[in-house]
This record gives sequence, structure tokens and C-alpha cells, in this order.
Amino acid sequence: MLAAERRDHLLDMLARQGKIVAKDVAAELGISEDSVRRDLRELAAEGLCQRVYGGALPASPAVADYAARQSVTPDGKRRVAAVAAGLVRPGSALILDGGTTALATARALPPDLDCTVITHSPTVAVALVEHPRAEVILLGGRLFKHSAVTCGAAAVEAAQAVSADLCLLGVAGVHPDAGLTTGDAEEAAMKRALAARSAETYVLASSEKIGTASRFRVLPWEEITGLVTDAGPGHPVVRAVTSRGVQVLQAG
Amino acid sequence: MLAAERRDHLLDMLARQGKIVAKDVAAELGISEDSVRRDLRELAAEGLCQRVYGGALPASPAVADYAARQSVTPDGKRRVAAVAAGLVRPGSALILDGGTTALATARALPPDLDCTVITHSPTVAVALVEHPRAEVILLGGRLFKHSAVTCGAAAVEAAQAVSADLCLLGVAGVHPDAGLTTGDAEEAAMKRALAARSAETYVLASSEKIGTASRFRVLPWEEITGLVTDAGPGHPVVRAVTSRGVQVLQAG
DNA sequence: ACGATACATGCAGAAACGTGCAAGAACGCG
DNA sequence: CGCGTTCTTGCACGTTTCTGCATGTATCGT
Repeated sequence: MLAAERRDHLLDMLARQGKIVAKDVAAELGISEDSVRRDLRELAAEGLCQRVYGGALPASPAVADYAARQSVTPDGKRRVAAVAAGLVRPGSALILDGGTTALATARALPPDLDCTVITHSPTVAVALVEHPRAEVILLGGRLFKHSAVTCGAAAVEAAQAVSADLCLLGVAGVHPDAGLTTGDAEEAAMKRALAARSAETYVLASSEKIGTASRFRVLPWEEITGLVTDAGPGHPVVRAVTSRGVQVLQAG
Repeated sequence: MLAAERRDHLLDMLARQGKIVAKDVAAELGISEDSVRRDLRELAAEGLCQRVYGGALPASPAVADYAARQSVTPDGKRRVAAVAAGLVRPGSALILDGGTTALATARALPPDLDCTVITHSPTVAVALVEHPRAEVILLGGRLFKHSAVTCGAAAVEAAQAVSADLCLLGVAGVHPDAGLTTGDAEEAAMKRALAARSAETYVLASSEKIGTASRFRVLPWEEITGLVTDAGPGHPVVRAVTSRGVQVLQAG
């Protein structure tokens, strides 16, 4: 049993039965109570649950299943998402990419935010159903299984018909020389099309992406407004990017 | 064993069992754990999986809402969905509506079914990500919060561009006189547009819908091929509908 | 107040990790 | 065909991380 898997299991159980008894779950998973306690302590530190004597309770009833859905979102991504969500102005139009970071950003938006969100990710669209005042425009097209977003000619065409104030893009790799890259050519084209329809474009990249490069170039540095990352300002790649005139927003 | 082959095997395993344990897969494939780790590192860099201590977990949002997939579908709906899924021929094109019954149908499709699915429901689209051989076309447009499907002019227009062999529609009410109805005018229009693009149209209605009517008419009886329901053949509404020449498929 | 249970902390063995390195295969080129 | 280059792969090493146990402390129920 993987540690991360155990963590997910705990959150899942928390969402489903509303509580966790350390002793029981230890017996159920065949691990020591100490490990359970350790996990619960960490989850509580991240605000995903409320630690109580004997086990844990959901952080708050409202976020019970919210937490479970965030379970696979690592810490860095969540911080990046929080900063990215802060960039969105009420009343503005936002283009939101697919991918886990963009999804986390959607969930990090204030629940009653009044704005228009344009996305090619059905997952993001579904997540935004819970934001009653947000108008969601879904760009149709062929669904790419790999990343669960629409891509291809039809999707790019649909993107041409919209325009926005702000575009938040996720990428697979951020490298000083290679620039912003992703693993699929269609995806790269779609991201380019999205960025082209927005006045400003920020790239979201948690630290594990920093310094890596994938096969397909999305955009050169000149065409983005800024980078949101949780990698420290001292990180060599961050410094290199900054020296190229890219605004770097710290999600520390 | 080729490197690319190994990579595929890892992704396949990830999709199938939801996790990878580096040690196990190394033993299974007869290669060193180092190679497995290297592969996982690269896959993670491309965003294809999430690296965790001891192995890897899926990064795909599709598998992330595993919990949602486990949510309970009432028995009647499930039976209706099973019968509806049986109507889909391999190699054909299918239009699938939104709503819980349609979603259950999507999940009831054989996992390796080779077909094209056209839908205006992002939820259905996401559910179908797990069907590797199904091509999913998502109809874009404005998202209706209430039912989480795209509706409106843009969505209807997108629907005009497709055509299919079979259309499976959910409705809110099935009544002998009022016909097939739903609670929103835009939704009704969208459903009409979908049915118009398909050679055959079946309506899915679990028994609690039978005999009720909502405000907006979707289609008259003449324009549908059949009705799939779990209400018994002796049910007065079912008998009335049958007498109007509608084929009724029993999901008992 | 007291026993029982849960807890945090420190510790040690074990497992997993990243890196450097060298042997070997695949490849391109002369 | 031979040679050098590049890429891959497995091994060795030192490092980090995890996990269960032991200890002493805090909290709960009675």
C-alpha cells in the first residue's frame, strides 16, 4: 500500500462516512495506528480535515467532498491555484485551460464570483457548476482521452469565436531554453489558440514542472504575461526566466 | 523489452488498476526498479502520471473522480441504462443526452466498445474517457448549471453539424397525452436538435418519470423510435404508449 | 482522582530515492 | 565492414523518506 494511496483512502472515507476512527482504519488497512495518526496530522495541517481525539472529522461539512476531490492535488499545485485564482477580476472574462492545475484553480475561485469562464475542459466546466454566478462557456470538439480536454480543428475554431481578459494556461514543462512545452501537438495548438484570444496570459506551473521540457512548444516567453509557480525565487530556472522579462508570481 | 513498450505497459497498468508499485512492476517485467523509476519520472514530467513514494498514481482527472463514479445510481435507472447500452452497435455513432440516466448508460457501455459518442454533457464526456476506443465529440456552448449540459444557440448549432445512427434521450416526464417533456425550454430545444440528427431515437425513462409531465414538450410520440423503461408492461401509461405504436423496451 | 486510551516525539531498521558510472546495444558515418 | 557516438540499462553508493516501536505526556471516561 502506497503512502499517497493511504492518504486518498482516508479522505475518501472521510467524505463518505463523515468521520475517521484511527484505530479502526489502522486495522482495516493493516497498518499501525501511528501511520494513521501521522497521515491525519498532515492532512489536518493542509486543512483537509479536522483532527479530533481518536480520529478526524471533515474540515467543515460543506467541504467534505470537496476535500476528497482535491485528494490527488499536491500541495504545490494548490498554492499555485490559489494565487492564480486571485488574478481573476470580478466581471471579467477568463479562459481556463484543462489539466489538474487549472482544475484546482477553478475550485479555488470564490464561490460567488461573477465572471465568464471559457474552457475546453469538461472537468473544469463541471467543477464550475457549483459557482452559481459564473457563466461557463464550453468549447466543443473531439475529446482527447489523454488529458480529457477538447482539441483539434473544431475546438480551435470554437476558440476563435471568443475573447477574454485573462487566460490561465497549464503546461507540462517550463524550461529556460525550450520555453513552455507540452506532450501533445494538438494540445499545444489548442493552448496557443486560447492564449491568442486573451489580452493577458499567465502560465501555471508547480515546481515539479520547472526545468523540464516536453516535445511540443506551446508559446515562447515573449507571448506570456507572467508565470505563476511555487518554485522559490532563488531557483535557477526562475531566475533565468525572470531575466527574460517574464513576470514571476510567487506561490510560496 | 522495448522502452516504449514498457512505457505503454505502465500507462496501461495505471489505467487498469489505478496505481503502480515500482517494485512489483519491476519484478513482473523482469527489469530493474531503476528503469521503472526512470520511466515513471519521465511520464510524470509529461503529466501522464503523478509520482508518489513507492510508485505512481494516475494524473488524469478521469480517474480522479473515482469517488463520484461510485456514487449510487438507483436500481431502476441502472436497469434502464443496461438495456440502453445494449442498443449501441459497435462501430456506430451515438448521440447521448445529459442527465443521470444518460450518464449511467455511458458507464454501462462495454469498456472497449469501438464507437463514436456525441454528447452535450461534460459529465458524460468525462465518464467516457475511460473507454479507450470510443471517440467522444463534445458539443460546446453555454453551460446550463441546472442540468450541467450545454444548451443555447451555439450548442444547437454545433449539433447541426453532426449525425448519428442512434440517439438516447433522457426526459423529465413521460405522459400519454403530454408526450415527452422537460423542465426547461432551452433543454427541450437542445434535445429536439439532437433527436433530429439521428436515424433512430430512444427515450430513457425510469419508472418515476412515467405518468408525469413537465412544462416543455420535447418531442411528440411519432418522432421517437422507442422507449426504454423499467415500468412493467402492465402499467397503464406503458399500455397507452404502446397502443400509440411506440416500441417499449422492458428493463425489468 | 485514577485507570485507560490516545497522543507526540525520538529512534532505528528498512525501503525507496537520485546520481554517477560503466558495460552494452543501437545507430550513423566513413 | 569497422569505428566512434549516443542512448539505454543495471549496479553501487550515499541520501532521504517511511514505518513501527518505545517512551513519556496529555486527554478522556468513570
